[in-house]
Amino acid sequence: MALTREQIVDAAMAILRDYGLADLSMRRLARDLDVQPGALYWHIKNKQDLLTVLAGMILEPVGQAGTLRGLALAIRRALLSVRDGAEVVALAHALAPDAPSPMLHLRQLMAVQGLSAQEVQWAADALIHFILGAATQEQTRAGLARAGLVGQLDDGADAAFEFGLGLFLAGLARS
Amino acid sequence: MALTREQIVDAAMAILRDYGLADLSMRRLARDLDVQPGALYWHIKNKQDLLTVLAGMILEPVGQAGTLRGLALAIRRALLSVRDGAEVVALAHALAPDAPSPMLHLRQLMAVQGLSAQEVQWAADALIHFILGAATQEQTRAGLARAGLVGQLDDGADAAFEFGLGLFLAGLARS
DNA sequence: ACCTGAACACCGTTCAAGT
DNA sequence: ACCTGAACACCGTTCAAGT
Repeated sequence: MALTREQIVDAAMAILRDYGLADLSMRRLARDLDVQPGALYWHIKNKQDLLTVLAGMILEPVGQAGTLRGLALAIRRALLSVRDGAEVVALAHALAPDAPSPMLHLRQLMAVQGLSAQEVQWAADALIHFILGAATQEQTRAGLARAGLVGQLDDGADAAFEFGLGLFLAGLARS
Repeated sequence: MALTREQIVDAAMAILRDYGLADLSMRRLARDLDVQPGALYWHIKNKQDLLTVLAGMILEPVGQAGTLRGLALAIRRALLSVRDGAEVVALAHALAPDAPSPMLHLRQLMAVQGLSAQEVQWAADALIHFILGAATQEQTRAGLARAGLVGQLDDGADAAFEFGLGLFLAGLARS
C-alpha cells in the first residue's frame, strides 16, 4: 500500500531513538521503508523539514508548567529522552526560533517580572541557549562514551543543570 | 615542494573565513592545495583533528582579561570574527571541553566568589553554553540571511548578549 | 618520507519515465 | 497520484603502489 508521510516520520524517529542522528540519512530511511530514496521527496520537502517535524515530536511531552524552573526541567527531560534530541531541537530552533511551542511558553512565564517585551525575548533566548547547550553536552558525552572515546559519563549532570538554572533564575529575580 | 601541516591548516582557515563550514570538506581542501585527498592524511589524523586546530586558532586572539564580563565579551568577539566560528569551537569543545585555554581562564575568574571547585566548573559550563549558543544563533541567522531564507538580521544582537550575560553575572553575584 | 590512484562505502536531491 | 531508476554532484577515509 501507499507510503505515507506519517510512516516516514515514524521510521525516522525510530532510527533516531535506536541509532542516533548520525545514522539518520534519507537513504537509510528509504532502505528501512523498502522504498527508493526519491520516493521520500513526494511526501516531504527535504531532510531539514523532516528534522523540524521530529523536533516538534520530541518537545510534545513537555506540556504546561506553572513555573519557569519547572518548564526548564521539563524541556530538558524531553530533550534527553530521545538520542541526540538536543541537537535535533537545536537545529530546528536555529532555523525557526519561534516554532517550538515550549519556547513561546517560556516567554510567557518570563513576563511576570517587570521586563520589557524585548528583554523577555533576550532572557528567554539566554535560557534556551543554556538548556540546549547543557543537554547537547550530556548527549555528546554519552555518544563518546558509547564509542569508547571517553571514560566515565559524569553522573553529576542533573546537579550541574540545577546549578546553572539556579544562577540564571537568581539573576532574573534580581532584575 | 612538500606539503606541510601548516599549509593545510592555513588553507582550511581560508575556506572557513571565505565560504563557511559547509564548504570546508577534505576534498575541497585538497583541490585548493592541488593535491589528492589522501595526501592530507599523511599530515593530519582526520577532519575532527583539523577542526580542533582551527578552534584553537579562532580563540587565540582572546588573551587575558581582568573580569569575567571582559573575558566573555572577548570570547564572543573571537567567535564572531570567523564565519561559523562558534560552531567550530562548539564542536571542538564538545569533544575536549578543557582543551581551549579561554575556558580554563573562565574557571579561574569564576573562583573569586565562595564557590566550590565543583560549582565553579558548573558555572563556567553554564556561561560557555550561553556564549556558544548566542554566537551560534547569530551566525546561523547571518547564514540564512545570506541564503535569502530570512529577512533582516536582527541588529540588537550585541544588546541581547549583554543582557543575557548580565543576568548570569547577577546570579553569580547573589550566590 | 611523502604522495598518487583508485577504491570503499557512503551522502541529499532531482527528474524523466513508468504505473 | 505516487513511485522507480538512474543520474548528478558530492562526502571522509584507507591503502597499495609509486617516487
